[in-house]
Amino acid sequence: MSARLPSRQQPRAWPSRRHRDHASKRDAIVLAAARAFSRRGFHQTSLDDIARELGISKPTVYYYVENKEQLLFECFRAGLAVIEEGLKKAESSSVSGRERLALVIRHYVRAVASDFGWCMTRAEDQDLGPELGGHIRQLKAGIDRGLRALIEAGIKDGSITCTDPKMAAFAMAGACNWIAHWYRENQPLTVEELADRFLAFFADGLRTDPSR
Amino acid sequence: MSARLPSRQQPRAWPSRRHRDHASKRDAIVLAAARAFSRRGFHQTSLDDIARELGISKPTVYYYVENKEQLLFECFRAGLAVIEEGLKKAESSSVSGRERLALVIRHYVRAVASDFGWCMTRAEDQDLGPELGGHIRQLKAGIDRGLRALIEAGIKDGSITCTDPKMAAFAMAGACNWIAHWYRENQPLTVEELADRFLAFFADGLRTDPSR
DNA sequence: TTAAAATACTACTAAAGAGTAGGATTGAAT
DNA sequence: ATTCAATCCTACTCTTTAGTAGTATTTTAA
Repeated sequence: MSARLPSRQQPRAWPSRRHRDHASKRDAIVLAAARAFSRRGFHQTSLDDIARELGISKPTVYYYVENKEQLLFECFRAGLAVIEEGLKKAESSSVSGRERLALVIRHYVRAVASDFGWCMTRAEDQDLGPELGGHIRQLKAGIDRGLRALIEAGIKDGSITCTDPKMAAFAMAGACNWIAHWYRENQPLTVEELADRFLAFFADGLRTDPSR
Repeated sequence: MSARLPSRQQPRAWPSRRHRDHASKRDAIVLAAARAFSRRGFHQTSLDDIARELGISKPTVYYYVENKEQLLFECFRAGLAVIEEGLKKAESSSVSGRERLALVIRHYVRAVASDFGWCMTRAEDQDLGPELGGHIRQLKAGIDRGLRALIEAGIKDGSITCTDPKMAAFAMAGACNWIAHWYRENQPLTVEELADRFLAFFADGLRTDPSR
C-alpha cells in the first residue's frame, strides 16, 4: 500500500513527505467513501466497509477524518471544486454570456458525472448536521446564483433569450444534477459528448420551426 | 379519531365499512410517512415517529403495513399513479406529439411537487430490497420509455425537432425530478405555473434568434 | 349472548453500526 | 540509542430502531 522512499533531507517546505502522505491518504479515504456511497448509498455504507475496501481498520479512518458526516462533506466539496473552477474561468472570460454559461455547464456535467456526483446531488442535507448542512446549502445557493447571473448576462448581451431566468436555471441545474442518477462509466456517451447533447437541448429545446 | 356509524346490514359488496376504514387508514399512514420522509429523510424517520404523528403506536403501523420498505414503496406508487394517469390520457388522445408530451409533463410536475415527490425521486433503490427495488426500476424505466416515445411521435408528426430524443427525455425528466428538491408549498409559483415555465423552457430553450 | 375476527397497545428482542479507549508499532530527530 | 510524535490496530461501548410477542379491547356474525 505505501511504498515509502527513504528520501533524506527535505527540510522546511510544507508538503514534507510526511504531510504529503497524510494528505494523499486522506484523499484516498475520501475517494473510497465517495465511491462506496455512490454504489450503496450513505446509510448502507458503514465506515467498516470503507475501511475494509482500503485494507485498513475503522479507527484508522477516524484518524484521518472526524466522523462520517465530515467524510460526506469532503466528498461534496471535492465535486464542488470542479464547478467553482468553471465559474471562476467564466468570470475572467470575455466571451458572450451564452458561451460562458456553456463553459460552466460543461464543468458542471463533469463534476456530476464524476465519482463525487452522488455526494453532490443525492446526499441528504439531514445526513450532515445543521452546521455542515447549512454550509452546503450556502455553497449550492452560490452555484445557483452563478448560473442565474450568467443567464442574465446572456440576456443583456443578446446571446440568450429567456423569460424566466430563475426557472431556466433550476431546470438546467436539475437536468444536470440528475445525471448522477443514471450516468455510469460504460455509457455509450463520454462525459463531454453528454455535455454537448445537453447544451444542444438547452440551446434550442424542442422547437419546431426555426423561423416561427 | 373514528366516528363509527352503526350502519346495520351492508352485506356482500366489497367496500364494506370495515374495509373502507382499513384502506383509508392505511392510506393515511402512507401519506404521513411520505410527509415525514420528505421532511427528515428516510433514515432519519423512525416508524415510531410516524406513529406518534398519527397518534397511534408502532405495532399499529405494522398492522397496516408489512415493514418500512413496503411503506416507502407505497409512497412511491402513490406518486407514480399520477404520472401513469397522464401517460394513459396521452395515449388515448389524438393531438400532436408535442401537445401529448406537454400533457404528460404537466402530470409529471404535479406528481413530483406533491407529498409523494420526495419518495419518487429521492428514495434510494437500496432502501428498498432487491425485490421492490427492481420493481421500481422497472416502473421508472416505463415512464422513461413513455416520454421518449412521445418525443419520437412528435418528431414523426412534425411537432417536435430534436436530434437526440433519449438525452432530451433524460434532461426533461431530470429537470422535473429535481423539483422535489426545492419546491415547497409557500413558493410564489403554483404547480401549474411552474409546469408552464418548464414547458416554455423545454419548448424553446435559450435560443437567441427565432429566425436563425 | 357468544365465538371469531379485527384492531390496538405495552413491553420487549436483536442487530447494526457510529464512535472510543487504550495500547502497539513505526519513523524522525537529537 | 532514545525520545517524541505519528500511525494504526484490537476490542470494546452505547445508542438507535426495526421488528415481534403476547395480550387487551372492540366489532361482526351466528
